[in-house]
Amino acid sequence: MAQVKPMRADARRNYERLLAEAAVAFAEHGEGASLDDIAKRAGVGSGTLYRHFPTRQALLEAVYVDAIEAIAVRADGLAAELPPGEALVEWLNELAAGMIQVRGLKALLGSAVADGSSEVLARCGSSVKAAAERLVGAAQREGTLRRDLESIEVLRLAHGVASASELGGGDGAHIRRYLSLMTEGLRA
Amino acid sequence: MAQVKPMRADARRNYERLLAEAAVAFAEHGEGASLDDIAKRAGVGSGTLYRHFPTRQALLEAVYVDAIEAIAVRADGLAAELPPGEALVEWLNELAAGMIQVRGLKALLGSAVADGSSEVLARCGSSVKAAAERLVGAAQREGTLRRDLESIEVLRLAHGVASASELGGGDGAHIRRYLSLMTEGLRA
DNA sequence: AGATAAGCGGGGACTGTCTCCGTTTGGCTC
DNA sequence: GAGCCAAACGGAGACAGTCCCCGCTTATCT
Repeated sequence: MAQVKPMRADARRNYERLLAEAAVAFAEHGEGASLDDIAKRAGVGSGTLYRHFPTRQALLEAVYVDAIEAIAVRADGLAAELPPGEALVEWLNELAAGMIQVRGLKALLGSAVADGSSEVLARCGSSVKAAAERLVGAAQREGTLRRDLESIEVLRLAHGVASASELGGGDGAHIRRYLSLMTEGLRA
Repeated sequence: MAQVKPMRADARRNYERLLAEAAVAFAEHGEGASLDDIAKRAGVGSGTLYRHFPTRQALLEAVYVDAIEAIAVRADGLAAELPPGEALVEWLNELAAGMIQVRGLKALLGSAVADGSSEVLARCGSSVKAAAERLVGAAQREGTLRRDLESIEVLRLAHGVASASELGGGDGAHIRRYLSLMTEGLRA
């Protein structure tokens, strides 16, 4: 999984600077932030940016991979301290909240969960899917979740809940409400 | 509601041409279609386009106002031929399907239902809200819908269902599924 | 027909994307 | 260390889109 060939020192340095500046820029101006501007702020030419990250999507992915992995890991933490049904709901709540708070994450997670996506995204999308699978399976075994639900459906619905919540005020104030409306339909 | 001052004949002609070409262009290239290109196709200068429609949003609204009004009207048709609960579900289904099929409509309806929106949009957003209000009220009186639901919440959830459905295949194949998962939670 | 203001249109400034290619530099080998 | 060379850099510039400005045209009224 490591680089086949180790990066040259300057390349690595630029890569890291770009990533750092991109994180700032995306947080500040949303996912539409100017790429040339990110390059400038990182003190490199735009050619360098486009060599490391051929598309905006690629850069977005690189910036948020960590956040996505963290979400997947969080699932196990919740599974350990709560009964399965509650753990699932709580996880979905945090998932949706993350999608709203961190601009760009929603679109990214969307494409990670959708069909055709990039290699790196597919992989960390898999972590999320696997996490969802575990929580869903546990809740179903416990008997608090409909048996006919696929974990991918639950993820898509979480995305939907985030979309719905976004419509009423930018903050995620309504997430729990919409999620509870949702789950009362999900419960077996 | 008519123009305070009747438009000059040429202005009206250009306005209509722009609207027609815009509808084609948005259907063809999505809501990001080039505005200058729309102007060119309509045989007018870009200045003319920007005078009639100061922003992309304004043009989008003008193009889809009719479609939105049609959705609102459809609610009464369904209410007349189906029991309240079914009418609501069917309407939400058509609403979500429309949002997915007609590119741009989802974002537009989203902002219509969200907080601050333009005057024209607010008005036809009101038609939709009023329609939702009637269907929701009827279903609640019938006893097939939770009493604590606000109609605006139902609309937002429909938006969420559309978002969720979009994630699995571009067509609206999954709408009914997600809607049924949703409604089984909504039913009293 | 002539007056007049509403409306037209497209040139051009500006912003952002992305590529190309001459120049620089890190990391070898001797 | 000196020298080599491929990897990596950088920024100029082509291109595409947005949007404004202002001199010109034309519908409408009298």
